[in-house]
Amino acid sequence: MSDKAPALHETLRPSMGAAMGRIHRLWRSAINQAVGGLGMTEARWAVLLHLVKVGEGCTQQVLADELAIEMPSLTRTLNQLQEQELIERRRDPADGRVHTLWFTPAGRQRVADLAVHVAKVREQIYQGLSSEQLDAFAEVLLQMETNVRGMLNPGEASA
Amino acid sequence: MSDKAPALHETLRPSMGAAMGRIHRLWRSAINQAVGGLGMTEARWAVLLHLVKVGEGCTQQVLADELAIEMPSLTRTLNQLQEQELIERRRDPADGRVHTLWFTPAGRQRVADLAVHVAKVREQIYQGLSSEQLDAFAEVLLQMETNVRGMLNPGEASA
DNA sequence: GACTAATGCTTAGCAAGCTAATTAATTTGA
DNA sequence: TCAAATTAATTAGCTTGCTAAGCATTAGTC
Repeated sequence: MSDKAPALHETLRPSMGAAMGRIHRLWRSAINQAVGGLGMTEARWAVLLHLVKVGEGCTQQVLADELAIEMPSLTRTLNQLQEQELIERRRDPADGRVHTLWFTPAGRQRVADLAVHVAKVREQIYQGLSSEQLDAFAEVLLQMETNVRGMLNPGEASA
Repeated sequence: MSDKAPALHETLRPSMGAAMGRIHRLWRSAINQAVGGLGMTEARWAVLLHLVKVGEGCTQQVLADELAIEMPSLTRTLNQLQEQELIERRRDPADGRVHTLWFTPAGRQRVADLAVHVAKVREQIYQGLSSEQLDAFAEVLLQMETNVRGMLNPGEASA
């Protein structure tokens, strides 16, 4: 080994994609464990939290894009959330094709409860990591996402 | 906001877990596209490549742990790979419960083919990122994985 | 005004993760 | 030595990602 880092990136680099998948799976398990009592699964709380982010009244297409999942995946999860009376779909009077998405009062409350649990898990996952490290990490994530999206859609310059 | 970076990690930090999931999904799509002609899916090539990593003759339990998936998920994928005659299971004569895992000659060839495609995708995903960035990124990944595994198995100090 | 796209969403069915329960082999211990 | 506990692997069934195909509404073109 050299005197500096023993080529960590050489060791791990081949499998960073797999590592992200692994961490994502483990992270999901951790959150599912934390929010288990609330009738929630990752798909559901992810939708609720992202709906906060993009804002009520958005279309399903916009939300799906934000989540980077396909419409059919979202449709099913929305059905479940609607069944639980946490969200509702309203037809857009201006365009009969689109559904806009809204929280019910219960849904808004649920989001508040979730946020606490999710934040706790987040704190634990970030333990031992500095702001600079997380910042650099986020930057690499962004670059990777851009790269891989470019790979999949060679046509679109900057989607 | 401030004159330096507009708090990238503050913007992205809340959703890094989700970002990793997204990148993992996109990365998987890219590789699936690249190896599409080989009768492969992510689950299958991931198993093959990790079997190289841990070494032939290992048990299913060891491989599942390395992949961070559960045994039933692995069982199914191994069945498919065995059907394709890329791997074989051998009973351990010393312990009738365990199966050890081995490549067939065709399997070994397939791994070589795959490695080329996977490496190409990897190069593209790493575009525009320096060695230092990737190194730091890998370090954070390792720390996160340790943190989240610790969260799930509070008993085991250093699994 | 009507015919043809294009768009937003849904339905249907596959892939691969998970947990819970089962089977078979080994280990433990009375 | 034989019954109970443990372990490796499997089976069954759920969740949620995906693609392909379908339906309804809007937009474009003649």
